[in-house]
Amino acid sequence: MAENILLVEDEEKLARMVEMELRYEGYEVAKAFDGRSGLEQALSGKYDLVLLDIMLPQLSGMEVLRRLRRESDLPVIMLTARDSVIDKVSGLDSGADDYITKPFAIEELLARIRAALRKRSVRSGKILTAGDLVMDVERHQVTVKGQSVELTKKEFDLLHQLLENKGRVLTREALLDSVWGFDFVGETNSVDVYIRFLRSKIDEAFGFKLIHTVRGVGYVIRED
Amino acid sequence: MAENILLVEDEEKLARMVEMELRYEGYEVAKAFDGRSGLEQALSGKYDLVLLDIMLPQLSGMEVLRRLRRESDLPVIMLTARDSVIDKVSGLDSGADDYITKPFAIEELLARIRAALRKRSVRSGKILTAGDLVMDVERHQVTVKGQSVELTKKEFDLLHQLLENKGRVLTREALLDSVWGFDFVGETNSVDVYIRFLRSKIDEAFGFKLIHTVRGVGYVIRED
DNA sequence: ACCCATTTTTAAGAAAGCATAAAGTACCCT
DNA sequence: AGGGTACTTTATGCTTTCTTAAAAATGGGT
Repeated sequence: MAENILLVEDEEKLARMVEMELRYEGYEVAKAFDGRSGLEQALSGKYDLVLLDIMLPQLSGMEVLRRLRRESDLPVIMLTARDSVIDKVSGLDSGADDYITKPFAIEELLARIRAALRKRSVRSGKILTAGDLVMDVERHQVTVKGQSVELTKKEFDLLHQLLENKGRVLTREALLDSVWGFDFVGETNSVDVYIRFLRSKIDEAFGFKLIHTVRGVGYVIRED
Repeated sequence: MAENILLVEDEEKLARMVEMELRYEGYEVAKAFDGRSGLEQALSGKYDLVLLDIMLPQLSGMEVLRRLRRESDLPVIMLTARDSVIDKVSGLDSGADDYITKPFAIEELLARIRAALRKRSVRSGKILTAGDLVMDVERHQVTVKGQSVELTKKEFDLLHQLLENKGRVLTREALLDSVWGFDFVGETNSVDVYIRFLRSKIDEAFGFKLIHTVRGVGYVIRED
């Protein structure tokens, strides 16, 4: 589930360069070369973040931002020319999440993208539940019947994944992908072992059964 | 409670003119005619905003800004000569809130002053607490059980960030972004070290535990 | 009921993450 | 210039977490 980035930039050479770097980092990238189509695509709901040049044909970046902000709070990072300082100020005022002046080091751009995406993911601080179990994602806290349960990072991530897919059976492979990362090599029974850890801290400790094994398929959380 | 504005400007004629206009608008105004005394007054804590000329005897405006920013987040609007674009850029980069080029219309200056003061009043005027700890953001002061705790700027900013997100776990990267800035390069454990400083000044000195480590994730302030 | 594939459990070594002290650097003040 | 303060980096030991592997248990098909 790579993040989708929309790049709105009319200088094709720069756009191609940035696109390449972003893809290399594992992002999905779409491009628009003018303000009008950029706005249109940004509103499509397909993207997680927009990189928006200020100087654009058809509709200026500022204008795109202003219109976008009427309907969406999609994260936007403005790309501004070196000496157009005024843009910086008014851009942030009209709702950009960040700005970066051209020419920029790609590393800095990447850092800002990460920060903007992180900010968004915090925004949607959600609570997941299953029976008596409550997970507060941003607080990184899990309670059962009001009582706090201490989980390590892997345990937490695994439980998180299962809760996000409550009722759906997840294969070991799918869990490895999402919790351990796709670049995991070789045979391992880590998932099984961590399921065991979770069961002993949750199911056994509180005397019910949330985590079910589906033989030959995988694991699932069911609240019954 | 009129806002106090410090005007640092060596052209006396201009200074007198601006002072008159500001007073007419209901602001309290103090003046300084060189960088050194300007910096000194700015640091006194009496002012809500500084108008800072770039060209100053003794200590340039840029230098004043730089030193001021080491200890304070007081809003600063730079006054720059017509075409000194370089100054504009590096001024904002080094932490000015806005700039205006001379000669300027007084109405524009007033608008920017209002904007800067508004921005500040949104960001602060706030008291943050966690257990027995109280942070007065504006006064840049922290007390525990009524007893004042001396913190350096970085320590303060880090604690501030943690308090603003009390209960939410913040990653090292997020803290680096918000406290140290994006342009931080390379590997560093500065966050860890500053957490240690805070712990020794707060948790250890007063015998409780506010700052918690969430292994594999980051740090969080929890008051329980 | 028995067997085999699958899953669970256990345990121990490896690795990662963290805390801390101390050295190093930059910068200002006098 | 020298001392002081704030900040950053480096190094080290320790603790927790993760991984692996192998033994024990379980379940379902025949």
